[in-house]
Order: sequence, then structure tokens, then C-alpha cells
Amino acid sequence: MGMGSDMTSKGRVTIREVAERAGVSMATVSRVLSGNHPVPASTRARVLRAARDLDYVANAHARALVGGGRKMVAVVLRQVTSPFYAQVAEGVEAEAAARGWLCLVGTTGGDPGRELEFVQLMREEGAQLVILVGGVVEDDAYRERVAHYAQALASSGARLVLCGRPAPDPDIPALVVEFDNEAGARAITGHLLSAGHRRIVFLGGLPGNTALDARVAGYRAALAEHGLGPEAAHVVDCGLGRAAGHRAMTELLKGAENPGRFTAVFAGDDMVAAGALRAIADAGLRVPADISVVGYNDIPLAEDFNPPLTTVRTPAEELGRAAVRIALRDPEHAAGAHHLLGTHIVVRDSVQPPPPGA
Amino acid sequence: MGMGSDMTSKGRVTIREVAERAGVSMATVSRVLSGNHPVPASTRARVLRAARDLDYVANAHARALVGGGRKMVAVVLRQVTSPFYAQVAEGVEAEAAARGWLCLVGTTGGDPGRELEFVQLMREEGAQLVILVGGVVEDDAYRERVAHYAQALASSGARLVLCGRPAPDPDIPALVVEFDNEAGARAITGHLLSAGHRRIVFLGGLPGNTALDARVAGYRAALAEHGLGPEAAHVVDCGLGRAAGHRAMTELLKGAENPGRFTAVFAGDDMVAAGALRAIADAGLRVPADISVVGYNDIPLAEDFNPPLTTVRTPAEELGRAAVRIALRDPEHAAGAHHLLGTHIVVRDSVQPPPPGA
DNA sequence: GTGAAAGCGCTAACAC
DNA sequence: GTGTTAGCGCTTTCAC
Repeated sequence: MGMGSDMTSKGRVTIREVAERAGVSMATVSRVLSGNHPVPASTRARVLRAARDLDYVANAHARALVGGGRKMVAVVLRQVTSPFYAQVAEGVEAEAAARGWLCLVGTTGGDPGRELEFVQLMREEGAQLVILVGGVVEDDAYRERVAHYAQALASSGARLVLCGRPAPDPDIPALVVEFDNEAGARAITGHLLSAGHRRIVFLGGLPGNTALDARVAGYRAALAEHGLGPEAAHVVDCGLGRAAGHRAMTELLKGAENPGRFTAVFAGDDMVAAGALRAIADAGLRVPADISVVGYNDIPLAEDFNPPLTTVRTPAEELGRAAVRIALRDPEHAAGAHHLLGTHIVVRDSVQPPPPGA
Repeated sequence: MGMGSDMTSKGRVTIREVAERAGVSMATVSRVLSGNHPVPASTRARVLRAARDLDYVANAHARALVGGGRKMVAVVLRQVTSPFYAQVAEGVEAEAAARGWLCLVGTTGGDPGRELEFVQLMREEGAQLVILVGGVVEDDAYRERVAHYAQALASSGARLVLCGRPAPDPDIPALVVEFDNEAGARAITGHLLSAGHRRIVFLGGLPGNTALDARVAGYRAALAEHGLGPEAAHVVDCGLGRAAGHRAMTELLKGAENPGRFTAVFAGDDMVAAGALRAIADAGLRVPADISVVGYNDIPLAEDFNPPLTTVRTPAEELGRAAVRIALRDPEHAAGAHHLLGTHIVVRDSVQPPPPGA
């Protein structure tokens, strides 16, 4: 391949060295490399040859400084090890790659401080698009913070998109793309209700968190639609995560004889469901014979749970793709726009009518 | 908070504007902001004030160009949605964040072309550290490609680390950090053997892939240690992934009455195990009563499989952390170094002695 | 202690 | 067609 053979001085090869070797000016090299200016084939070949011999790579920073840089999109999420977030990131990445954009993923561990830090960083790096993913508790601090992000980003020509979290104010220059959590929750609660369940507990509430609040709302709405009073609702605010689900379910189960208390559980997401499933098994009960369980998100391994989990499918990768696609489609129209992506139930083996005696 | 109130011209605020507002020179602003030069408190305060009022953020590209940029590490992997890879990425990210470094993750989908493209990109961006993660088939193209990466990166002062894949040549300036796949495979195969299994199939071979080949080698070694001849080994080269595992297992099961053929399966990784588990259940057989199954990697949801999977734990996040830690520790010593991380078995419920009649 | 000036590697006018 | 020149925003000598 012949590369690396002509390394001269240590450090990166610059356009100047390529120019010297090809016997042309830096400008010509630049023109050949960007290909946006007519250059005779012979010159062109000489330049390309020199560049290859020297194993030249452009300096992205110099290029960016002068305006011709690569576009960049940044995704900010809690953690990549969450199957759901990983899928969203993959969607963003795929859509970015398809456009030749660079994709940077940052994780915050749920800490607003790190989120702010990362957004700041992206401003420094000149990202064109910043995508914040995941539900949050919507308090004043949140609203103020996001309003600041949006304004700051907008003032330098960048765009902010909120995935699964609300815009603090419709006038703020931010785009929101999310799932219809309420509809999904209503549908799956309806599924449980149709199977005959009347005492369903919602496990994994997180008051103030917009995504969970919407699911709880959907759950309550479904209950009401089936003629049950508000007292039929039983939401356990244990938050998300497998551990939380396990802990809360264990607690619930030992509170009293279970069968008298509830016959089904609607877990706030599939990880909570995983924990609940384990807790139920540990208590010597069986799903779905004794208790039915449903989850939310349909993460890739939900079908491998014991039993395979009935859950609502939220096309996470599509959420990521949609975020960049929509943000890039009509820049002008974006401010304040709100896009809702649909979801649907996937039925597996974790639901069954309540046991006869219940 | 007062920010955003003094936005002047569109576009980013520069250091010059801050200087004007504070009534000092650009140099002074720079000194205050980097904090590496003594500046009187009063001046300092004025500058800081101006910067805050203007909501100034430095231009990372300009900074990088002149040498004072933020360090950056890049991780390249097949996909973020693989639980194992996601954990490695998280480890790298955590270690990078702890040092104030930027972490960029790129995905290739397993395509060497995209891998090359991404490494090139990282050269352009001036990454100090590039980490390639995951097993590969080690052919001449691979060796040549990686040798090129290593040399190119090294020539501009950057470092290459290979995680779970071999260095093409010990003299190449690359560091390798990986798990002792052979030892892990030997241990878990021994676990199966100790339970009384003699006919164990290895599901998920991928000839040429270094990680899988090592596991197969460990499997064979364990068989030999227990006095079994080479003919006792039965490896199915179906490759990785849940789908592959499911397909191969289904095939295996319908080949003949199973009990006469094998009593245990060693899946190349946990995803393959997931597929195998499902196939076995679909065939009306039970794990571990009829067939025992073990996996590899101990992904986060392995304990939620049916039954909870006995597998070998490869501390993936630690792999990521170790990669950056070691690479940054002794730069000089790095070239050609080879670090092996230990693994251990985690016993759950998918193994049991073979059924009496088998 | 602080300012002026040079220059990082590149692109884009503007000449010829 | 191709070279010359002027910056992009910043840090850092080098003077004062």
C-alpha cells in the first residue's frame, strides 16, 4: 500500500507538506480535496498521489474553524447500558451516519449537573443538533435549564430536540418528539382489564417524571373507562430500575396474602417488570397463573423473560431516527413543534385471566 | 440568571467581545479563562462577569487548533444495543469523564469499511486514544488494516488499543486488553463436566474469530482434561446472535431424538443462549431437567432468562475502564503490551446433572 | 500585570 | 487554472 513510507517530521502531515510534494500551492490542494472547484485531471492526480503517499488526513479543527467542518449531532442520555436508551442512541447514530454527520453520545447518569456540562461542551464543539433523551421530573429548575439550552443553542444556529420530555414553554425554540405514553398505558391496562383483572397495581411511579406520570394517567383513564372508580387505582411510586421493581414487589407481596390484594401488575417499564417477575417467583407464586404482569418498552430481551413478557412496544430506534429527521427537515417550523409516535401492545405469555378464587 | 440578555450579533460570542465588554485585551480574557496565569482579582472578576453576561462559550476548534484542546478518546464497536458492548462503552465513558476527556462512540455494524472510515475520522478530529472493541476474524486484510491504524495514530502521537482482538504483530504500537477467553471457557466447561455431562455441544463457533476460537479451545481443553478424546467435542459454527442460536438449536433438536445426542450446551455468548433456551422450550424440552445450558458474558438480564442462566462473568465495564487506564498509564511501555483480565463463573439455575436415562 | 502580535491548519476571496 | 492573501478564534511568546 505504500503508506507510511514517507513520514517526515513527527506530528501530523499538513496541507502545506502535501502542496510541496505535489509542487502546487496549498490552495490547489484544498481545492482538489474538497472537490468543489474545477482542477485539471493531471494536477489533481499529482495532489491525490502526494496526499496518499504522505497518508495525509485533514485537521478537522482547522476545517471547522473556517466554516467547512463536519456537522455533528449529540445525544445525551442517562446511560447507554439501558436497552431502551441504547436503541434510541442507535437510531440517532444511524440517521446521522446516513447523512455523513458525526454522532457524539454523552451520558449523565441522571445528574442535571452533568447534563448541563455536556450541553455546554457541545456548544463549544459546535454541534448543530443536541438531543436530550428520557423523562425527567419537570420542576422549575428543569424548565429554566432547558430554556437556557434552547436559547443558547438557537443563538448560535443550533437546534435542541427533546425526546420523551416536555418543552418548558411552547415558545422556546425546541422540538419535542416522544411516544404517546398515555395511549400506550391505556391500551395495555385495557388488555389486563379485558382479561378480567380488576385489581391492578401500577409499579414504578415516579411523581413529577413526565413519562411515568403519563403512563399513570393512561392507567387511570383505562380504569375509569371500564367503570372503575378512582379508588381502584393503586400506584406504587418506587421509581424505575430492576432493583426498585424487585424491592417494591417483594414488599407488596409480603404485605398480606396477595390474592386478596391484586391480580395483576403493570410495571412502569420492562426493567421494573424483570425485578417484579423475580420477586414473584421468589415468593413462590407463578406468572401468569397467580399474577399477571405487563411491562413497557418491549426491550430486546423481554421475550426471554420468564414468562415471555406482554408489554407495549415503543419503537425506540425509530424515536432516535425521527428526532434527527424531523429536526433537520423543517428547521424553521421546528420551534415549539410536538411530534407523537405511536406504540402498540405485543402480547406474549405473562397475562391470563385472574385465578378463580381471586 | 441574567443570561441571554445581552445577546448582540447573531452567531457565537467570541473572546474579543468579552474583552471589549470587560475593557481588557483578548489576552487577558484568555488568561483568566484558562486560569494558568496570575491575574489580579479585580480584573478577573470583571472578565468573568462579562463572560457570564454574554453567555460566552469557548470555541473548542480554535482552542484545539492552537494546542490547548480537550483530550478525546474514541470507542469503536459493532453496535451499542449489544448489552456487552454497551457496558464496555460505559466503562470507557466513565473513565474518560473522570479525567475530563471527551468520549466519542462510533458503531460499525461489523463492517470493516465503516471501521476504517471512523478511525480516519478520529485522526481528523485529533483523538488521543482510539479503542477498537470486539472479536474479529483475523485475516490478512485485518492485520494490514490494524497495522496501518496503529502506525498512523502513533505518528501523530495518538494511541491505539485493541479490546478483545489480537494485535497483528507484537511490534506494532498497539496495546491489547482482553479477557482470558480460553480460561473462562475451560472453567465453565469443567462446571458442566463436573455435573456429570459428557456430551456437550458448543453452540456459536465462528471460525477465524479470535474470541470464539479461544472459547472453543478452552472447551476442548476441558474435555481433554477430563479424559475425553477429541471426538467428544461437538462445535456448531452458527455464529453469534440470538437468532443464530435459536436457529441452530432448533436444527440440532430435530436432527434425532435429542437425549441420545447431547445433554448440555455451551453457548458462545448469552444472546446465543437466549435463542437456544427458546428453541429448547419450543421443542417441549426443559432446562435444566432435560438439557443444561450455559452462556458467556453474564449480560445484565441473564438472570432473568428462563431459567436464570449459569454463565461466565466477563466484567465488561471494567474492560472499558482498563483500556483507557492502561493506555494512559505508561504510554511508552504500551506498545506490544498484552493485558489479560480474569473472568469467573456465576452459577444460577440452568445446569443440573444429566437426566438418568441419558 | 497587561497588551500587541504571531501563528495553529485550513478555506475562500481575490488577483493574475 | 493557480497562486497570494486574509482571516476563522484562540493561546502564547515577547515587550512594555
